[in-house]
Amino acid sequence: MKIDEVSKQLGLTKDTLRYYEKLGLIYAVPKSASGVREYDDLAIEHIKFIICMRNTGLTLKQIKNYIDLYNQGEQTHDERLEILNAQRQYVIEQITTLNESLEFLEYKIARYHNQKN
Amino acid sequence: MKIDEVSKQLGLTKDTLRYYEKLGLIYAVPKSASGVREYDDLAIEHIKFIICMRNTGLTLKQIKNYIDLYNQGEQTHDERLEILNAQRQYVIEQITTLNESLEFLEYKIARYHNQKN
DNA sequence: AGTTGACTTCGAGTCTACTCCAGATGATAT
DNA sequence: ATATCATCTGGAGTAGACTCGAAGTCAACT
Repeated sequence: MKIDEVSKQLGLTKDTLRYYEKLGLIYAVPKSASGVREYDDLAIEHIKFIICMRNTGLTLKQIKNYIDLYNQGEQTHDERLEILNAQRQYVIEQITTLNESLEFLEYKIARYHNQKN
Repeated sequence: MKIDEVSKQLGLTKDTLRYYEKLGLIYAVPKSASGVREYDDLAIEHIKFIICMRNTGLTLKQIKNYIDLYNQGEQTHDERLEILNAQRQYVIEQITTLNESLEFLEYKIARYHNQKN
C-alpha cells in the first residue's frame, strides 16, 4: 500500500504519516528502489497502535519513549507494563470525566427543550 | 476568593485564569478598587462550565463563540442547542473510542502478565 | 518606613502537533 | 517524447493553549 491509500484507510494525512516516521514513531516502512514508501501489514499495525495510544492522551513524545523502550528488549518489560497500567488508569478517569460532562450536557439540553434557557 | 484559591480549587493555574479572562471566556469577575480579582460564586460556576466544555473537546474559540451567542440572548437559542447536541454526540463517540482503547490496553497488559511480551 | 508577598498588566516565548511549500524525482498515460 | 500525477526531502509556518518574565502596585507585618 502506498501512502495515499494508508492515509485514507487510517484517517491520517500523508504529511502526518511522514511526520510520525520522521519522529521515529514508525520504523521499518519498506521503500521502493526510488524511495517510495510501500507500507506492509506490520507497518499498518504499528500505525494503528500509535493512533490508539494517541487516542488515550499520550503525547507523541511519550509514544516514542514507549517504542524506544520496546526496542531495547526484555529488560524494559516492567517499565513498559507500568506505562500501560498508568495509561489504563488515566483512560478510566477520562471516561468518568466524559460521562460527567455528558450528563451535564444532557441536563442542559433538557432545559433548552423546556424553553428555560 | 482571590485568584490563588480559585486556582487551587479548580486546578487551573493563575496564568490560565487570567488568560481565559483575556480571551473573553470569563466576564464579570469583580475587582477590588486596586484591581485585584475577587471571584464570586457566579464567576466560579462560569469557570466550571468552561472546564467542562473544554473537557468535551471544544476549543477555547468554540467556547467563546458559545458564550457570545449566549450573551446575544433568546434569538440564538436554537443555534446554542445545536452546538450542545453536536457536542453531546461527539462526547458519546469519544467514550466509545476510549472504551476500545481501554480494551486494547487491558489485552496488552494481560499479555504482559503472561510473559508473552 | 521599609520589606515581604500576592496581586496586576503586557508582551514575548514555548510546546505540541501538525501543515504547507518548494524543488526534485520517478512512474504512467497519450 | 512529453505531460501529468504521485511521491520524495527539508525546512518553514501555523494554531492552540498555555507559560513566563519584567516592571509595577498594594496590603500587611515588623
